[in-house]
Amino acid sequence: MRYSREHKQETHARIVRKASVRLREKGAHGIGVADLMKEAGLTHGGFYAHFDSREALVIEAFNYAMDRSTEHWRKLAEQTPPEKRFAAIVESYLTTMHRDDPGHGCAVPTLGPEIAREGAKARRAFAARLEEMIEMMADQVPELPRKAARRQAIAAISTMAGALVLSRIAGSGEFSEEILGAGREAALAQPERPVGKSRRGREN
Amino acid sequence: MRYSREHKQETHARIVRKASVRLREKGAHGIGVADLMKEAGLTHGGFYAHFDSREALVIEAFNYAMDRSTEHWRKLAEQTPPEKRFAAIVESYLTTMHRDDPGHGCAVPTLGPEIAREGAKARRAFAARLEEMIEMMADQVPELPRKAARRQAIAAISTMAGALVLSRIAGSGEFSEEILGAGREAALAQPERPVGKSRRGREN
DNA sequence: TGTACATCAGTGAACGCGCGTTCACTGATGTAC
DNA sequence: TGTACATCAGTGAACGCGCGTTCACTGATGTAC
Repeated sequence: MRYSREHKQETHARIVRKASVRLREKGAHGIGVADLMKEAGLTHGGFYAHFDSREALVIEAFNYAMDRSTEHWRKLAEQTPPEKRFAAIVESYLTTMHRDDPGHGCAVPTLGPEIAREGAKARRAFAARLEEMIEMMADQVPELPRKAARRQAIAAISTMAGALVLSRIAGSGEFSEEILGAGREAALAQPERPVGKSRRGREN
Repeated sequence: MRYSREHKQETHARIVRKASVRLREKGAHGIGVADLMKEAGLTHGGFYAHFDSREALVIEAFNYAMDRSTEHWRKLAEQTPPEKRFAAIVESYLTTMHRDDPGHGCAVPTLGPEIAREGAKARRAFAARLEEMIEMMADQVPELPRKAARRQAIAAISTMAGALVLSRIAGSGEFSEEILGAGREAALAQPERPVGKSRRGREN
């Protein structure tokens, strides 16, 4: 082979890494193959030596971003006292910094809906990454039974992702801050009777 | 004028209405002008008699969908006893039916991120619709001070929209149901000390 | 070790299709008289 | 009331650009001998 054994994989990884940032910034349809390759310091012609199609790159880039987020949270948890880990993740997520830098942030609030429209096969891969993210988050609630911990993790991730989308729609003013604050509060609130019955239908 | 006074407005409204459904289904970039016009029983050539650009239609369609959601919730609230209204909205939102019919559902979990990438001017219009939706939801928590009611409304909408996105990524199996259930539970849980201090930083 | 050859990641021109947009035209209906 | 004219929502062909994809070629490096 012309280049050292790992050269191609490194290039491939670089394309995915750079594309992952730009796709989170511009959306799954917001940037073309030529520009994505330029990001990686290459020309568009070589693209198909690495990917079957543009869509295949989008899928890889999304998966990469999800892995990075989960990994980032895991590291954040490691350097935080156990009882504060869940809160640390929530609070690092619902910040103006994350809101204003979608390219390096969570892929769910930037690519989630577009990803949800993919075919069944790709969606199964996404669901697996999502599952990992949820498991990671549930690990930060060790005092609850697993099922309840998962429920809290899912609720928190839903609230976090949703609030980030809303705060981005709201822009950068007071309204946007109000959304981030309400999201933090809700994601951090834990059920008072964590092992109790479901509260569906409970009166307000 | 060739047609009766309201004819053009009716056609315009029909295009927006039909486009709103298809755009929620396929995404803001997922369907072309010609197909959108065909949905309304027209050919593509007439498009620019109604809209300055494709983007202008996307914006109108999103706003229309937001109005419809808010209106739908308001009606749902009207025919529900006051103390159950908030729960009725949450429970009608986080259903498999809503998950499986994005075209007639809330625009936030289908178009939210794409909308958040629009220019400042368009985003201000979206933020206004979002504000209306939040106000409507906050109206269903009359027993709380306004600020706390808004906080709860924002948290619920964030959780609802986020959980719907996640459940769509998860597909239609058990995992997806788990997400919907966790979302319902979290959106319905209200803070135990609603008038109390913020819980930011609270330990788990 | 040095030389000839093979490989293949990457280049850049080209293709072709789809899509947003434009435009000359149509024809049904409203208006003027 | 009837007739001629004006209007303009809607038609469909055409344009042109961008973008995903293909392909013949390059040239640096690995391998064989």
